[in-house]
Amino acid sequence: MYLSRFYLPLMKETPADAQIISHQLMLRAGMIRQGAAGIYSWLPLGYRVLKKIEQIVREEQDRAGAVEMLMPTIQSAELWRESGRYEAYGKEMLRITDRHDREMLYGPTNEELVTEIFRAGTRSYKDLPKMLYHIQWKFRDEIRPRFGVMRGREFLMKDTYSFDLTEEAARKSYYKMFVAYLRTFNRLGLKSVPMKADTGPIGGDLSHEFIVLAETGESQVYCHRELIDMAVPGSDVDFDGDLEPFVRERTSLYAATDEMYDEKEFEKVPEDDRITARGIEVGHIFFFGTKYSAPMNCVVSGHDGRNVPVQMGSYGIGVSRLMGALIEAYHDEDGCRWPVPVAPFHVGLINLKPGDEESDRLCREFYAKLQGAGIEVLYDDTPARPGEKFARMDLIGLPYQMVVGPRGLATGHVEVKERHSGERIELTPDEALDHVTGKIISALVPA
RNA sequence: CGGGGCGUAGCGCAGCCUGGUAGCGCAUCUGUUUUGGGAACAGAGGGUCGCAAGUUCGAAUCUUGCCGCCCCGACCA
Repeated sequence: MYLSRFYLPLMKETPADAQIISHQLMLRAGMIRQGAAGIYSWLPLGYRVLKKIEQIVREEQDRAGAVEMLMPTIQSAELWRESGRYEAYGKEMLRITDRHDREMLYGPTNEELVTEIFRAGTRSYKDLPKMLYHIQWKFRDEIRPRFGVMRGREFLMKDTYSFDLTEEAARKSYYKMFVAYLRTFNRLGLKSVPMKADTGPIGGDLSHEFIVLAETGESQVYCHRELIDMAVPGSDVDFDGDLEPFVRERTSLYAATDEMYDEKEFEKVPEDDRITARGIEVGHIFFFGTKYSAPMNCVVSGHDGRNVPVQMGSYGIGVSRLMGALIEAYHDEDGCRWPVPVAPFHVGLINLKPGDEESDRLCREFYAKLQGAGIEVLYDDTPARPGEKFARMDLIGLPYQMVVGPRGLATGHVEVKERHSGERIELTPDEALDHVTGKIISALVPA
């Protein structure tokens, strides 16, 4: 992409409304624009990141055996009356009336709808287990939206629903999602810690929040130090095999958010290993048994021919919120520092002097070769001054910058800057190309 | 929903108390000089002062109502 064609409205000054770094940088780097409280447009740069996050989430869901579908944003109130949640949900649910005075709602979640879909198409235990998911916009009319996309009213969420015959089988589905989540956040470049969450009236041990540690997190969290750098299952993990060891490894050490915090239990952790921090909830997995299947009559014939309600669980990832979490985790005073897998472009190619024949020629050559290697390039071909170009590229935070200009070319060199470390090296054009290509390609292969 | 704050040019703000027909910095446009980490000079364009009503000869400024946004709290499968 040529910068001269791209739409990238940057701001030098920080808008007064934005309180936290991720919100400030998303506005300054031209990634989002607020439409109303907690509602944002995704501008081209931000949308590219959102799609990358979404795609990684999708790949890991598919790997775990979940099946993608798409349910609508608008739902009928009728279904929610079946489950009893239409009244229970309260004002957080945005209620809409259509021209025929039918009661509708903008979905805050999809348990009812997916249960209806599943009951309509499933008769026998032989059709189980199944996991269905979709990635769709949700709306929750939060009393007070804040922190930009971290706590918006409209947000993009991946939600998976599992259907099993027995609680024991449901546990296996739960473990699949547990492992998929570890892999997903790891691929995004985030260190996540699963923490015990409130299971509500169902009870049991099957609810976890996945927390990314960050100073600006909304929840106070407590955990054992070893959880933070624990290696995640590799891409060769067998989702049909026994996943319990992975789960046990992660859940045997203490980790809890504020609401589940137990001081006495935490004090059993050796003092040096106790970590008290702030965290951002990026995922939540939950087993809820027959909470919806029973009232909504989502049943299958069991081995004995009798109908039994299916055992269900739901598993959410806040896709749009993750973007905020990523910036909170990866930024410095100059701007964003995107990890390669989610970067809006991989390389920022800076032509310091458009119009200079040799600079133009080499930039065009770099651009073609990088694109040919499957690398996404944002080529700054604008006539702006060098200082502005550098500052701009630092702000939007592409992982690598290649700087081409007459001064370097006089000695046959170009500069390569790694945004994350800030390291700058002088290389010949061929070396620079190999260096950058190699780094990016290897960073794109999922572990 | 309770408490607080704010709404003046694309962004950041001053002016309001003490009414007199709108200003600063950045950004934008033109020209000249510059040119490797957010240039300098000269000039230019851009605002129904959130909306409505009221007071007044006259309202960005005073009064009332409404709308919107932000912060703290409560809330957050």
